[in-house]
Amino acid sequence: MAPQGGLVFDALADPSRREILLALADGELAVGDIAERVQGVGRTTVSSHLRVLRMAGLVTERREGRFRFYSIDPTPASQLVGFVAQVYRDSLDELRSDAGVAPRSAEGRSSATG
Amino acid sequence: MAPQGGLVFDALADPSRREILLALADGELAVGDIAERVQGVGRTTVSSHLRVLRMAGLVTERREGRFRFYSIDPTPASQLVGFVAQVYRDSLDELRSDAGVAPRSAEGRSSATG
DNA sequence: TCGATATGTCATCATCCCTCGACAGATCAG
DNA sequence: CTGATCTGTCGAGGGATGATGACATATCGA
Repeated sequence: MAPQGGLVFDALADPSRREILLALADGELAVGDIAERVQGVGRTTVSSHLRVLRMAGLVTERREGRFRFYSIDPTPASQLVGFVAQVYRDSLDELRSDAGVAPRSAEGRSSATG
Repeated sequence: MAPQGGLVFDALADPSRREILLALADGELAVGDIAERVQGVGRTTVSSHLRVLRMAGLVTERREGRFRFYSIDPTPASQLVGFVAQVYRDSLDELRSDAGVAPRSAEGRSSATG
């Protein structure tokens, strides 16, 4: 089993990590700022979560002095969208009305998890 | 509103459950047929996974005699798409080219984690 | 140089969960 | 009714994982 495949889904399984991703959606943040926004966990826990997100390719790191700024990496998004498209390809009409997206052409792309 | 936020992401974290969802994308299946397609786990494990998927609202159940046919429920898909849209709203161009979808309008509000 | 700041890593502990066998309930065939 | 089939649930066991404090590394300021 390809170890790379499930890393993204494993990373998204934790609510703190999803909270980190939503915080980074507003732009890059230093680790300290992230730890302040994520409630209920300490700084080292946030650091561990950032490691998981980095392993999954969901975030990228930029070093500047003592700080490390994290930001969203759009690369694995296609894996998520691809999986949703594969599972829900027969229900795209309802997806459109709920999420505000429309199919570009009649045929659908595949290749998501392997 | 969605009663539980993280159930969908937790359900997607397990590779066997993702395999089940992909099998159901072809149409409804009985539990026995699902257990035959999912490699590496026994029947009771598949039954447990189906319970998790049912709790998360990802699948629906239809009873017919001794059989129970499971099929994809498109309802929680909007939660997945909504989360992806929130996290990657600044990278939608790359998403379009990778997944074959296009935004319908400029704005799109949704709640992902609750 | 020395201290403060910012962050990662490690060991530990508690908890969660995946997996399985055994059993139970329901339904069909004879 | 009797047996076979289909599926869910329960309890146990083993491995994975999240949270934390102590420590290490690197950088900035005086």
